[in-house]
Amino acid sequence: MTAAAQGTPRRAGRPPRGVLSRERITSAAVAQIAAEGYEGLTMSALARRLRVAPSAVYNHASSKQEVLRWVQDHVMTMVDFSAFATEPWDEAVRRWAWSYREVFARHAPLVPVIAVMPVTDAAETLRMYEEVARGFLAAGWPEERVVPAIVALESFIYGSALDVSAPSNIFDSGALGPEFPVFTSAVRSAARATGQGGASSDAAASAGVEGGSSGGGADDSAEEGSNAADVAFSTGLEALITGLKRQLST
Amino acid sequence: MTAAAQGTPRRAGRPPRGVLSRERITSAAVAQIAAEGYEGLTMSALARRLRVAPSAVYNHASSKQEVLRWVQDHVMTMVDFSAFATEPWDEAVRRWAWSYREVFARHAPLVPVIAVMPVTDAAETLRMYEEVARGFLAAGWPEERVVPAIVALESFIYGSALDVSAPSNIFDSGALGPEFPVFTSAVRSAARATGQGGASSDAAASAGVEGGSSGGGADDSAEEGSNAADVAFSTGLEALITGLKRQLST
DNA sequence: ACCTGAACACCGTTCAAGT
DNA sequence: ACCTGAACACCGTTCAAGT
Repeated sequence: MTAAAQGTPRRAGRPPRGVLSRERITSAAVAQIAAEGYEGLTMSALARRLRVAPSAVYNHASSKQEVLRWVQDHVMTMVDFSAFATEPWDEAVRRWAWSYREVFARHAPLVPVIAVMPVTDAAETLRMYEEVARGFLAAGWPEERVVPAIVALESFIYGSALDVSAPSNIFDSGALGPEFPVFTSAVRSAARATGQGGASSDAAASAGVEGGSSGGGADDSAEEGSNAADVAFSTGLEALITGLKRQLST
Repeated sequence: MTAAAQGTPRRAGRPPRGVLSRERITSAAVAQIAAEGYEGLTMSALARRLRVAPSAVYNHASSKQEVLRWVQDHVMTMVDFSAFATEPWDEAVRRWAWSYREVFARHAPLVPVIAVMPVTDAAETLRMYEEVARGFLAAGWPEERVVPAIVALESFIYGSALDVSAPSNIFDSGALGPEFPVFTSAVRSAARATGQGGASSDAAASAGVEGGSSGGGADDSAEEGSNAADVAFSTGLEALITGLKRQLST
């Protein structure tokens, strides 16, 4: 109902010029997700946005799963891997990983899709891998260890992207708390350190974390302090960078 | 249709003894998943297995999502965390992580469920966290850093569990290969090192990995050699263990 | 080749009626 | 309180008919 009021609906039969394509379907899907989220991405809603009958989409995509694969490859273009061309290996990995997690935290439903998606025909995804692999080799990585290291980092990133959407009270043990005193106390202690729900709410700066999203290349909007997911991500990412670097030298 | 042929179907109205409960629903769901996988777990199939109308389940669970949360907590009992009571920290983490990944690789559809699931009322999950947290503290971890470290490890484990179900040709760049020569060559090199699709298929032992699933406490059935997912998991896990240990001493 | 429109075979969930 | 049976409001997908 925006511009270009739809006029008369199209009759059946082959249109003079094809109205659908992988590109148009993908961008309509991305727009639909931006507007109504992943639960709003139905084949009907997608077709409506394309001003087409739902069945028309199936002339181009074999299934909704395929549409999701196209979306996934498109979303990959939003991951910033430019640091591999300019920064030393550890800083490049750091910026890439923060950006990668940021993007897929906003597209968490794609994470299970990625895991099963072959990279064939995913040009944007391959473009990223090519540059990342180049960065690893330039840093002195033996060729046969590059892919396992990238996959390990990605696994951590995907798991962390899911973790971002966790509710902040995820570790609230509720009535069972007294049965598990050690863990309950550790949760409280961590929350205090990140400035969540402690006695004073201004203790954020004292968290024992080295950087938070400081290195991130993402244009993140104002977040007052580091949250639990950021602290965990930083902890794991710095450990991975340290540990991988040490594997290199042995 | 096994034992206890169903006899006459139950009439409407409150039965003399309640036929459903969280426990019975959970174990029926687990049985249904074992029999027909997660795509076979529908509310209808679950009700059929319980010899009950689908709507009856809603007297006990508020949604299918809640049933999945119950399943998730039950599945947690299959994760072996016993090493924290007997082994040094790094070996305990290693065994726990391999077991954890093994279990959730077979329950990959639960991974996105976990991420959003509050631990409240998840007694088995809390039981595990209690013991793991105890192990970290005993190894000298400052209390406020225990939870972030556990979450970081779990994120890696969940991402890796998803990776296990990836098809082995996931990195086959197909027709686009020549456009991305560095990555394509790295993929081939890694495959050769793990004995997949290389010139000779018996080079598995030469992979530069320290242990594979050797430390795993899981009763894994015979797998001839290490596969790509195992190599990546080992790479990341050993890096995390090394890196976390180093964070401790600084 | 590629669209429309109608239909199919499911889903999860709700709710009145029954005991 | 807790079951049955019927209905509801969706899904993704298929397919004949049209040009």
